[in-house]
Amino acid sequence: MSQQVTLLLVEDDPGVYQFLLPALSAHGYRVQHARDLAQAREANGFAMVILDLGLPDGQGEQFIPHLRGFSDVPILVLSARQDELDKVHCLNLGADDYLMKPFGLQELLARIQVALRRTAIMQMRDHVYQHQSLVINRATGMVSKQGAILHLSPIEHALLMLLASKPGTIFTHSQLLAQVWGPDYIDDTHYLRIHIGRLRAKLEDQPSSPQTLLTELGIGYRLA
Amino acid sequence: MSQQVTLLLVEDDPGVYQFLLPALSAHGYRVQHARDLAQAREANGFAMVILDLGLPDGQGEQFIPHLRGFSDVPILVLSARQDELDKVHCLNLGADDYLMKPFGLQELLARIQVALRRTAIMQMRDHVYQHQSLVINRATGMVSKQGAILHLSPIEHALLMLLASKPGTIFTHSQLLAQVWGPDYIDDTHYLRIHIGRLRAKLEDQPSSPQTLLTELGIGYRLA
DNA sequence: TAAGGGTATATCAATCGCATAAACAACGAT
DNA sequence: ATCGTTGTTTATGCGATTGATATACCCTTA
Repeated sequence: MSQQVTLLLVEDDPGVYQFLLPALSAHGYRVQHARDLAQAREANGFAMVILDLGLPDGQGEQFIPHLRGFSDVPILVLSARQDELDKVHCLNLGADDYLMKPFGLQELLARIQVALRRTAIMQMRDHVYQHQSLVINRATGMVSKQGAILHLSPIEHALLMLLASKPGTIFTHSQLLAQVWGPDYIDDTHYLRIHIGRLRAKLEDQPSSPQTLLTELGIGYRLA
Repeated sequence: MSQQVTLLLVEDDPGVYQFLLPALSAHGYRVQHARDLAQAREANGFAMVILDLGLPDGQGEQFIPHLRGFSDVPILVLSARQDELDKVHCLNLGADDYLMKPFGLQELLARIQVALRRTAIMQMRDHVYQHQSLVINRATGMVSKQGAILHLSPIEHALLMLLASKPGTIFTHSQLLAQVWGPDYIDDTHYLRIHIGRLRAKLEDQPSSPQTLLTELGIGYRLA
């Protein structure tokens, strides 16, 4: 495992965290430890959460919607409760997994891997767009065609990154103008036309009949 | 109803699938059913897999790396085996979840939701309208028929998106005219007729007897 | 069955939106 | 300081879209 991943462990029971903290560290994770919801709410910078439901200052499940309000990081719930309704409740609130005590360390580690793997897959998917010989890497901001790196102007770059953020989705003229130029430019459609034209000159094989950067007449533009 | 999500259920035990097939259908999923690995390998077009480990023609877990060779769809494993090593093995092979028999239907449904939520398919669900071979994706603004993308004019596009925002609901003439053309046009019903006609020419198989874009005589129009 | 309100389709000209070119100013890099 | 790049403005040709007119259609009711 290359770089360290930080987990947030929300757990008040010393019997559990005195066992988990060294075990997780030994398997290459950095761990932030919160003993109650107040501490948990102040934490940040973690890649996923391991949440015990039985906390001193309130029901641990309150933390799930709170976190979901601003974050999509995976949440793995630990609980001694056997009731199916508890599981369903937590999962519906936005948790990603629910593990009943007593659990095996190997299973916990495997389920942590699953959650991290899923988000890694999602991020890979979201960050690279490919169509024909054109490759757009939104993570690095690199655009290449037939292996050769294309140099784009700032506006061309901003336009293309925006379009590549949701390939296939139609962006209206006003959306593009507001995002790239600013809210005051939403009526200057001709700017858009010119810069779309310049983009096409760089990344289309035949700029006169675009295959990748497509016009939606009267509406806007989209990537194939 | 919006677009159905298709699940692949790999299960040979009649006692299980005779219970699961109707239950999953009742909760809005389309289900492909494979009784063994050979059938499972031939399936396609599913959004996630529910995989029973005890199959007649081999260990079910063989299917996990096979599928992972070309697909990232979520895999939820069902098994009667209680051994932690089995769980860890499957999860490390690429499964996303592991549910032990006997399990509750509500928990299974919740865990299916979690998996679909993670792959963002759930988000598409409410934004996609499907009827026969016509698919309207309101998130991307794309309209396709039998897989081929339809090109719509701005007015056609606005009309259809409005109708698709509440499929089944009747939109009155004045509502449609006010939304698409503007408040000053609420009496120009003939505009509506012309553009509804043009829409039908593009998206109905037999425009003379519409199956999707329906007339409510004297009131307005609606999607089937 | 005939009348009438409401609806569908065809055709066509005017208009609108798009792509492109050219010209120019502003800016940064060498 | 000069060159090259980038952002903006203006003008023009072209094709798609639209709205108007005219005609044909269908369902309901008397």
